Amino acid sequence: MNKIAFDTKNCGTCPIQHRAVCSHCDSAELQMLDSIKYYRSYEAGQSVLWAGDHMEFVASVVLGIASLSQGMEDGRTQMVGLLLPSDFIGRPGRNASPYDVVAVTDLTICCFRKKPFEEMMLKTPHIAARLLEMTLDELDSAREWMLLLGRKTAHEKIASLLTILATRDANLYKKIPLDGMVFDLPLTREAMADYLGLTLETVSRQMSGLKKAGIIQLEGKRRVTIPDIARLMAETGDDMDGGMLV
Amino acid sequence: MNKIAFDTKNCGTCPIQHRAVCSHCDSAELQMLDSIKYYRSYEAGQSVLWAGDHMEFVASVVLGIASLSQGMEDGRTQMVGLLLPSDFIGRPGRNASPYDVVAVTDLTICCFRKKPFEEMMLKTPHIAARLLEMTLDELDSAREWMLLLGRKTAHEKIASLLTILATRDANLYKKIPLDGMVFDLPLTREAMADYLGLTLETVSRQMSGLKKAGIIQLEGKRRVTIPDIARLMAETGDDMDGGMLV
DNA sequence: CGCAGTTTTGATGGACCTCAAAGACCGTGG
DNA sequence: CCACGGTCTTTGAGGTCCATCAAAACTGCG
Repeated sequence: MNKIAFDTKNCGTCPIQHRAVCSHCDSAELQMLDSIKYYRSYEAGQSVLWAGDHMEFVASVVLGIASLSQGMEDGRTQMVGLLLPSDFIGRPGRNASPYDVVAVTDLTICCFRKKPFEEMMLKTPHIAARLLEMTLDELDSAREWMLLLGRKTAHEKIASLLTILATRDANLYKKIPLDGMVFDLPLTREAMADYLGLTLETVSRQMSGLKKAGIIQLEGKRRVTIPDIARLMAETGDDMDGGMLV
Repeated sequence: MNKIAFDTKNCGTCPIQHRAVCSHCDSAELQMLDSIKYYRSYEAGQSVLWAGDHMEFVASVVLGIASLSQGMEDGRTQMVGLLLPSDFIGRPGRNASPYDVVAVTDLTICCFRKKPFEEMMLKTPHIAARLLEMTLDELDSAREWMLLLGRKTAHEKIASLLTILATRDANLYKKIPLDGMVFDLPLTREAMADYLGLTLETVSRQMSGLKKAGIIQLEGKRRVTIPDIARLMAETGDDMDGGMLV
């Protein structure tokens, strides 16, 4: 299902070992975590958790992407987070997920049984400290996204999303963000719309617009080429230099 | 400036002692905090911090309300948080504020010198643990707001904001949210617009609409009466029962 | 009273949503 | 190999909600 292999018996081979919630742990702590952890995999599109579900675990995303969504009764939904490798799922001290969690791509997560994890948190400040760091980063991302949702035009929203996805993809493969970047969209038009607070038709139209303007090239539905990243970034409405957390 | 008085020499008289970042601290820890803290006050409208400013402190809101805002170069701004008494300003390990912080009402904050506060955090898990709790709560609030910004109509946005403000006000004065609630809007129409991702004209029109529909009554610009809170909540688009964090 | 800041109200246009249908892509099975 | 259906995407036409521009009304204050 997932391409990248790693030895689930050995955290030293784990691809997210340096950024996950366990990244500050010493080997004794890792050993304790090891005794309460297990892996789960999901195929693209599968649901990991429904809003209101009881959670018996918290988890780290190891491979793939998951989405966090909130819905209204009438069917409107808003994605409130994209969880990438090393991101954390769940909240210590809470039993039910307030959000729907869905595997956007094929997904592997590293689960920790909740009760013992919470007990460990009290004893090992390393975990709590790292979780605080990660939560503060997520809060910054959420606020960045509030600006996008509240004030950006559809055009700027699409450009912003593409910029983020392209940059992330480049980082993932340790490439320097260069001209002629190529990557595969992990999101359907509908998922993009849910994330951006738009309809899928508007997303499609804006994508076509960017294509016609020569700012992006599309190959099939998913493959995107960005001949000039600066040109795309100029469409985001953002300051050229600063910002762009996430 | 602020009505409620408390003895700044004695944390036992502090109105936010049970909810602030210091709420889990024992008396020895409070004493340490006491040695690195000082108070500041601002009048309504004054700026506390500009985005990019160097911060020599972190702080707790004691009295009044502050706003966190993000701006784009062309002048568009989006409020990304409303800080109420007990809420925390600043981030350990970061030197510059990424947001504008403005006193919405007259405001008093309890500042801790950043360097020693960060050192204390490493030693006293009580502080870090409470800050983690508070940050997770803020993250939930931010995500709730993302749903509002991305998917709610202007009408629903206004109803949601009024519901939240009314409920908070009732809590603050330990009243049970009842029919015939009366409170003063702490926000100008422009601030409401910035928070809701609307223009001030749209805010004004929607307020007039709710008034004409008899769902709210307005006295002067700021005083709001809500004869039937359930009727207002029915306009928010939310599930009647759950949700409504914050 | 007169002035500045805030709020309300009006008129207009445009960005985006809604409804609708056709087209592209992909796996399955004949 | 191609036909077929299902899913995802594109494109079109029309309508609506909200932003924009503009001006008047209200509030508080010297």
